[in-house]
Amino acid sequence: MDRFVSNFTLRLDAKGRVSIPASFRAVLARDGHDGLYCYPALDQPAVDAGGNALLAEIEALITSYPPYSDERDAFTLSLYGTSETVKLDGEGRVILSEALKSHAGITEAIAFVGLGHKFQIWEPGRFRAQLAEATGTVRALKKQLGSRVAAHEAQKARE
Amino acid sequence: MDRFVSNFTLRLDAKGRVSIPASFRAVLARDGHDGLYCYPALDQPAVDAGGNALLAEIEALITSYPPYSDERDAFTLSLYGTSETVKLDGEGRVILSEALKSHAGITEAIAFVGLGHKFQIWEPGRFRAQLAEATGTVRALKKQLGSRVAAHEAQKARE
DNA sequence: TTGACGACCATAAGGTCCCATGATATCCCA
DNA sequence: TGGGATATCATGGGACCTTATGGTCGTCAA
Repeated sequence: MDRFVSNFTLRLDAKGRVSIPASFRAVLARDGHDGLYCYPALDQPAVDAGGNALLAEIEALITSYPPYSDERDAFTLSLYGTSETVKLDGEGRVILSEALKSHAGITEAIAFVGLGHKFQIWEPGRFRAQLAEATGTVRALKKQLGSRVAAHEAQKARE
Repeated sequence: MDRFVSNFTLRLDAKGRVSIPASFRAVLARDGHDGLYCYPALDQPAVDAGGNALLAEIEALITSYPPYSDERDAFTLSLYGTSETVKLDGEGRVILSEALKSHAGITEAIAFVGLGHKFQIWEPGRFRAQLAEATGTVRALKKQLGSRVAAHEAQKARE
């Protein structure tokens, strides 16, 4: 498996540690990144996390703007400036910085959510809400899709 | 890790010393530069700092202009002329010159901000403001990017 | 002498490593 | 196919090391 999928909810222990789900660790190991690269998500109360694949994406985004441009500086500051590389301990646990936890509103448990090339870290309650909302959106889109296809079929039948 | 990421806020002690964050020191050590190369940022109230990677960038920028050109002279003067190489003490601390501190408005604490190949030194309050602004810019740019891609996809679908 | 500066030592907090445990999942073999 | 052996996983706790930060002492120069 080379993608982050599924979601897991795990608790923080007394020292503020959380285990990264084993299946996520396997993906990280495969992409050859020890430690976890993470940063606060831009427009969600969550933390984006991943390995080299995510780093490469960020770097591509930044270098798509000309060197020394204001846009590039803004990206560099807000992405590199707020990123962290968190070390895993021998058991595959991490300690998130206060900055990351407070951005996501995390206190005692974490929902890990696989998103393919990266995963997100949510406060479990907020994640459920976000998921419900996303599910609604997807349902609506699927309906649209269905009618569009139906129309297309009808069109073809007419020919 | 081979690049500067994340941000740390550390205090100056009574003698004006600050610890360079350990993870930054590790990057400097890796790029084989003892001492810290720094100069006032051109268009921000901050100090740019780094090792050989930063030096190389500066040199590339300067040599991109023809020798004896006004532009080259200007860059040479304002970059090399204001640069300093600060040395680290046994505990990884530095003492910044008055010139650098006053350019950044630093009095009692410093925000170290990783920007990949270099890092910046800010007065913590100013850094927070700058980060908020940059994050706003990035959000807007990312939205543009999203709609641009969407438009592109729609265009392709129409074909 | 005095004041600035550099080398060295001290310390508390927090991070890291290592080992232990219960629970669950997986495997293997009858 | 069933059921026990084994491996894996999440979680807990203690020992130790690193880090940031403070201070002391000597040295060199003004």
